[in-house]
Amino acid sequence: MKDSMDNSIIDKLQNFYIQLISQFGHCTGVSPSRFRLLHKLYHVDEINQTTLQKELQIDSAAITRHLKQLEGDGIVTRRNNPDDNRFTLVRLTELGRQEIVAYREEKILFMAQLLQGFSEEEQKLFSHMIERMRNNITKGRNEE
Amino acid sequence: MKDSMDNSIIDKLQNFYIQLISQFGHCTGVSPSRFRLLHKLYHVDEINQTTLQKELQIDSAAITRHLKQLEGDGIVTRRNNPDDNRFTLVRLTELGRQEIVAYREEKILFMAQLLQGFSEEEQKLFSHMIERMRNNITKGRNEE
DNA sequence: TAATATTAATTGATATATCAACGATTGATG
DNA sequence: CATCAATCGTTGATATATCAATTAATATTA
Repeated sequence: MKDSMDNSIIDKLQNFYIQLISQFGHCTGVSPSRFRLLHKLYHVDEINQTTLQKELQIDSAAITRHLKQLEGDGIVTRRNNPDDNRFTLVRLTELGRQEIVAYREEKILFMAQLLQGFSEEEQKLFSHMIERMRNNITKGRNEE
Repeated sequence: MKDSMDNSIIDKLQNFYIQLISQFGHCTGVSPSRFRLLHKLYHVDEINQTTLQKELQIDSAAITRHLKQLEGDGIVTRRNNPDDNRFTLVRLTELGRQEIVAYREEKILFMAQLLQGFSEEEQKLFSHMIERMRNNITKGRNEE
């Protein structure tokens, strides 16, 4: 039982990611899930919850609860799709967009720190590697 | 407000990691935290909880609860350090080691899939990049 | 030695995530 | 048209994570 695969890439990734999330979360004061949710909303005009769920891989119950809370805080609005009342369409309010701009500034600072010493090519290479791995493990499933 | 940094490395990393954890978790049937905990225990003979907490960056309350449960399942044993009764020394049982061997086999399979098409050099490069990023964000803090 | 401070582990309160079950709406089929 | 199936969102039960407060043991210091 030799340690040929210990401190493997998965282990390193996990340790790294935990660190990253912990630091980044403290920067922005927002949990990773919520950050991803807001980030997604920032990039679409209006979107229904199931699409959010699928793209973010967050449980639909969690989606509902996040959005309820965000709606209460005035960050998003929700309305039914008039063409199909099953769908709930979500969009950021102006306030919501403003908040996110602040987060994004934090994020830029954080990324600058994270990527210190990385050339453009290295960054591209890294992104590409992540992409390849993601393809490897999502292979054989329907793409989003 | 241009999208110069959208779909940034952080976003990609998050999306990728969520995927990875989801798939990997389904493979082994163990949560990421618990997996990391067991993995650590596998590599040390005996360790106290605070050290675990610091190295894994898991809350000490979570450590306690995990270990209680694992103890109940016969995966670990706990005893007080005779030299200092504040410390609780944890170690895997034989059963625990056997279980982990099974997880490790799942992990090997999963990693093979994850790293399909990656040469040795690419894997090393990727690890190194992660390491560099980790250093970038842990800079100025006491190392573990 | 007695009083105080520090450290490890635990517990309680709370927040957030997941799974399963449910209700409401729409689509499909006889 | 009526029934059945499928889809979206919500809720409840439960598991797990975090923070703050607590307890027990040890170290420090007057």
